[in-house]
Amino acid sequence: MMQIGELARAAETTAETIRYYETIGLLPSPPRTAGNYRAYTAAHLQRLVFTRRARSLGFGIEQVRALLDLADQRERSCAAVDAIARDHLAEVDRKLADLAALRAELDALIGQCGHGIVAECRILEALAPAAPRP
Amino acid sequence: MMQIGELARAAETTAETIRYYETIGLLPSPPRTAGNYRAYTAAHLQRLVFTRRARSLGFGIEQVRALLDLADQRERSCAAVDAIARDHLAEVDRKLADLAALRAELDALIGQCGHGIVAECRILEALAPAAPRP
DNA sequence: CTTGACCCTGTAGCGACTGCAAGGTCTACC
DNA sequence: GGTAGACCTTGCAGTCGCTACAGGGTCAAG
Repeated sequence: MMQIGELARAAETTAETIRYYETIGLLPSPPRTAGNYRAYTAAHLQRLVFTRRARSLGFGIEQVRALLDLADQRERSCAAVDAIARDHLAEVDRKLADLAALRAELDALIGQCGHGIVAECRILEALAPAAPRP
Repeated sequence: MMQIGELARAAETTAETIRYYETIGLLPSPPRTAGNYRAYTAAHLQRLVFTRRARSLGFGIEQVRALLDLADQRERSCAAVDAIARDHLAEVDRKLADLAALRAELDALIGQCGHGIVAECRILEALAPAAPRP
C-alpha cells in the first residue's frame, strides 16, 4: 500500500494530478486508511503509468478513458485500440502540417526586417496588410 | 462608422472576440452611439486585422500587445519587433521538434499492432511498460 | 508535546476565446 | 402606432488539463 505522494513519484507526476484524475473518474477511488488517506496498490500504479504515458503521447483524456476501458476487455479485438491510435496520429499529422506552414510564414516575415525604424518595418507592414504606405 | 458585427465580418472574426479584446485592453473602447452601440472606424479595423493576423501566426496575446505598442512608436528602431518575432519562431521550432518526436513514437506504436485480441495488443503493452506478461 | 512531512477538501486560476440568457435598439413593413 | 426580426448590450459559465493555493487533519520521530 502506497500513499498518494509515493504513487506520484513512482509515476513521475503529482498528487494534485492524481486527485484530479479521480474526480473526473479516469482513475478509480482507492480505499482509505483509518486517517482518511488514499491507499494505492501496484494495480493503481500500472493504470496511472498507462494514463500518463498515453497523455504524454498527446492522447486526450477521453481517448485515454476509452483506451483504459478497452484494456479491461481482454478478449476483444484490438481494432478499436488501433483506430484510436490512428485517429490520433492523423490529428498529430494535421498539427504538424499546420505548424510547418506557420513556421514558413513566420520565417518569411522575419527575413524582411531591414533593421530600420518602426515606421518602415516590413514585419509590421506584413501584419497589417491594409496599412496605408505614405 | 461601423457597428460591431460589420467590423467582425470585415476582420473575419466574431463580435464576441472583439468585445473580449476590449475587456482585456487589447483594443481601445470605441465611442458609443445614442443607443449604446459601439461605433468603429477604419483605424479600429486596421488594429483588429493586425491583431487577428498576429494571433493566426501564433503570437500570444501579450506579444500582440507588445507589437501593437511598438507599432505606435513610429520613430523607434524595429529591433524589438524583430526580437519578438524571432522569439516566437524559436518557440514554434521547439514545438515542431516536439511534435515530430511524438509523431515518430506514435507511428512506432501503431506499427506494432498485430490485429489480434486486446490481451495481446502491443499498443496497450507499449503504453503500460510495467504490465506483467503471462 | 512539538516539529515537520505528509495528507485532506474545496475553490480559483491559466489562455484565448465561445456560448448563452435576458434584455435593449433599430429598421421595415402593415 | 404596432410588431417582427436583425442587430446590439452586459454578465457569466464553460472549454482543456491541469496547477496552486487556503485552511485544516494525521502521523512518526525526537
